[in-house]
Amino acid sequence: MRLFDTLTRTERELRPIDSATFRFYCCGPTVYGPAHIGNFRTFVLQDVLRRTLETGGTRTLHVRNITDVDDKTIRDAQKAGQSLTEFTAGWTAKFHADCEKLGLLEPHIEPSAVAHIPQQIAMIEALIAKGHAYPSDDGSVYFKISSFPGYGKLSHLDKRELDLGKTQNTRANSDEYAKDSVSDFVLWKARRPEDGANFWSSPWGDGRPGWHLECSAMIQEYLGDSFDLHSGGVDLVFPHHENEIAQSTCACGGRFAAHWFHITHLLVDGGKMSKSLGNLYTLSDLEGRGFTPMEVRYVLIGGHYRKQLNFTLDSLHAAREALAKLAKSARNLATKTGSEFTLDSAAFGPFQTAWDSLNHDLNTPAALGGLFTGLRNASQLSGKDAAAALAGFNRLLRALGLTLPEENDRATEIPDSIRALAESRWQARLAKNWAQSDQIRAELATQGWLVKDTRDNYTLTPSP
RNA sequence: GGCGGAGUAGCCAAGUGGUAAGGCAAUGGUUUGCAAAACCGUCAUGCGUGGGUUCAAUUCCCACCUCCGCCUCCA
Repeated sequence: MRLFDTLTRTERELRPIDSATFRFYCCGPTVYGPAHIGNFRTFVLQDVLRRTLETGGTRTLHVRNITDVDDKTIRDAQKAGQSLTEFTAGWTAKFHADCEKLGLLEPHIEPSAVAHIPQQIAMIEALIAKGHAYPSDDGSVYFKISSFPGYGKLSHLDKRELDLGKTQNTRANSDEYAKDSVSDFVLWKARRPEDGANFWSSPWGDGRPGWHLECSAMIQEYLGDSFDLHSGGVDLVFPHHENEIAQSTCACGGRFAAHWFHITHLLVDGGKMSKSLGNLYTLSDLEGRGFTPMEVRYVLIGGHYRKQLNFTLDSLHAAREALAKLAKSARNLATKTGSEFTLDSAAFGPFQTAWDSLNHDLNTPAALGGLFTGLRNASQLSGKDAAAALAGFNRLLRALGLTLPEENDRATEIPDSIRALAESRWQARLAKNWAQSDQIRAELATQGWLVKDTRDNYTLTPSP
């Protein structure tokens, strides 16, 4: 498949460099609270990338870390009166539960930063030995940007700009005095009183690793010096990924990531999500409003990953209808396959266009469109052709990670009072007492239930 | 200020140098006691504004307007 690469700013073919396995790394969540749907846009798109590769027959090795030590985790663990381990374990579990609901494949390896402190210390030692890093008087260690000419290549910031941009910001931060240059970033942070019990010993004294270094060390551990792809949200391009490149290439000497895949941020109601605006949604928030995780996933893949996607609650309603329509069309197609289930795994039939879209810079919205047009075209088919089309449809669904709602998915317990009301309405209707029948239907509607008549029965569903 | 992205129907959103996918909503018909559901239709002479190149531009070029993101630990 072809995918845009942030570093070269071109679309390039994705191929495993070393072996038959496509090895890639995704920057995972910092576990200090529930992930929001913006976070999940990134993880869902990474999941679709992996699924598309696998559907195309490529084996993958997917590494995604858990950031379980940084300023925020330490601060909030203490606020919660928990140990760091206890605190981050809780949010990690929540993250995993959300991932499963959203249909995300588990990474093959999910390393945590805290579990790789020795590797991080070793990498700092290597950097110091090679003259790329220096300890400061307070026991912190910094990366020396001037020792790495390639710095700024990924984010296309030149060095002069980097320095200028910083000068204003650093004055306010008294911790910065120990740096040689304002651009230098921290590899090891010396222990501070507010860190409490959260510190590790190192050759430079007690402290903890810098955030950027965590990823570099875990990548080195599981993917080595050179691997196929590195991914994260756009906000990580600078400084996080820029710093990773600097650390890793200087310490390890490899080429690091062959390809950079960045997912653009999700907007909510046309702007940035923020708690103060009240538009920061977690998966649980949306479930609380009656939406399913699959509906959320559908919305998240409804825009191209390189464009900002505007998330609204209305889009979730649209997703619900769209998924129901897909499910119904698929069921109709299934009834036409007859007994000939010759599942041709190589062909996509009417869904070839959708598959091509996915392989052309992961165009998920075009692929979703292709799902509908494909189904429309497939509705003319029967027997073997229908079976082949259905197989193609299902492969595409797998690549997108979508599961369609079952017919009775939304059926919920109907309270006795509602059931009794509906029954009395049915009786009124049989007696052709339309006025009373309509009145009861309105009453049911105000109580949140929708009644639908069929030839000789009726159904009750919760109103959307 | 620097870097980057975007402006396509009521909303969301693809796409292309040759005349605009798809979804939601809306709406017409069939059906229904009336609805709902279902099925069959309709729904941008137009792609921010003004120029230019071209046989032809929404798609390329220039200018302008507007919006959004990033600029040290936020996916």
